[in-house]
Amino acid sequence: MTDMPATPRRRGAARTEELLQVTLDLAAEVGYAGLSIEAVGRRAGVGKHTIYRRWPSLSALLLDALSRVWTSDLDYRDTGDVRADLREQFLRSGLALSSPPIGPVYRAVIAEAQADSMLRATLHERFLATVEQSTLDRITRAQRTGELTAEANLEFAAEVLCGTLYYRSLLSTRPIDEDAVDGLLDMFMAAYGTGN
Amino acid sequence: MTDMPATPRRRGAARTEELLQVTLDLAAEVGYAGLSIEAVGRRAGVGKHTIYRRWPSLSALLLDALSRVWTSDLDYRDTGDVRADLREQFLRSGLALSSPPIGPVYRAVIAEAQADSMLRATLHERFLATVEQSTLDRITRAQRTGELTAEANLEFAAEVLCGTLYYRSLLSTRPIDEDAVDGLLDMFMAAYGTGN
DNA sequence: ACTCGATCGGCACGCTGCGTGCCGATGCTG
DNA sequence: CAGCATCGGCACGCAGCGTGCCGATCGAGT
Repeated sequence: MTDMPATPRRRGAARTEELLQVTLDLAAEVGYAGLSIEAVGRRAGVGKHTIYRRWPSLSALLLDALSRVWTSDLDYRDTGDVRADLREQFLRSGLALSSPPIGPVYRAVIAEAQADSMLRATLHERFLATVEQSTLDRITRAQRTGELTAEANLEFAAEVLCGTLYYRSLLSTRPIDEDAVDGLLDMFMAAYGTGN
Repeated sequence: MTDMPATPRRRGAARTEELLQVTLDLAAEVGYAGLSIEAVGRRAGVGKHTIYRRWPSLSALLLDALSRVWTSDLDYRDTGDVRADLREQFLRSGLALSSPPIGPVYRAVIAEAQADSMLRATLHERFLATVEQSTLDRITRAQRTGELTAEANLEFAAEVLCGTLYYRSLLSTRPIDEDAVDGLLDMFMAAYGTGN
């Protein structure tokens, strides 16, 4: 009579990994509303301590879960055509932001962040600023190659580009479709493009 | 022995008014974290039914409270200089968005909206789209007077302008200061200004 | 191989807020 | 001044939070 559990219990670092995955699965299935420490624990068959030992709060867990799936695809291609590269990346990011599991987890973090300015700073630092920086890098290269005017203040431009996408996907009810991206890029290129 | 209450009880419409004010006061004092139906009821010396009879949820109450203080100052001036008019309005809105009671209430609504797509639609319709429309009206006039190029797609432009402000004040940790507004307007005018 | 300590799952607690139901009082309307 | 909608107060069951304690389980060091 083997009442060995199918999988042996408790593993330290491996548990951490598993909990992050369970969080993402939960987010994909039930969305933000169903995300709670209790729900993650229940789903993973885990005591709440096992979660609290690793993360001080639900927000911290969500941030780590987000890192797991958001780190890739951050970098822009560089085909030499800055407009095309931005377009491709914006459409890709827009899709990711509106699909599970990234969409629900992002929404959850943003909701929590509204009540917690520390979390807001962390969110900005670990995600938003990183995305802006990656955009800034790409358009700075374009400025060097003469695709963009030398006078352009690219730091603000990167913020405007990314901010508009976040605004549309998280606060507005409109999708990030080709029209939206093209409209945004029309304005950006009209402002700072050299026509090369 | 007059145990008359200082103020006579219960008044129907006047209670509604009072509850909205209490909500704003609470938001200004304790921020989003302290906003709950119970807290508003406690503060107003009111049973929860009195609130639930008027609003189906905390979000609905918050939206109405927001209307009370956000309706004014929505319209742009029209001095004939579109850049100056936008600049003034953006700085005013930016200040309002980051101060009590509007800031905390706005944050609270946005947090709730992340878990409720219906609320997100209502938020967008009653506030975000209204602000965008008002911006669109102003820049459309500027296009007619020749301050902006005829080819500009102003609908997207209005979204980019407003979206950037919301992004900065609600998701970023940066303030909406003169530099930010000037950077945004630099890009907008570089794209669509005629130099008139 | 065996011991010992860290980690584990499970259960319980008190606290807060939600949304609803019921009560007796209060005050406006007719 | 009578009748009734509205009111404040209290209670309920439910859920999640963050913490404390228990005995089981695993794995590191000998």
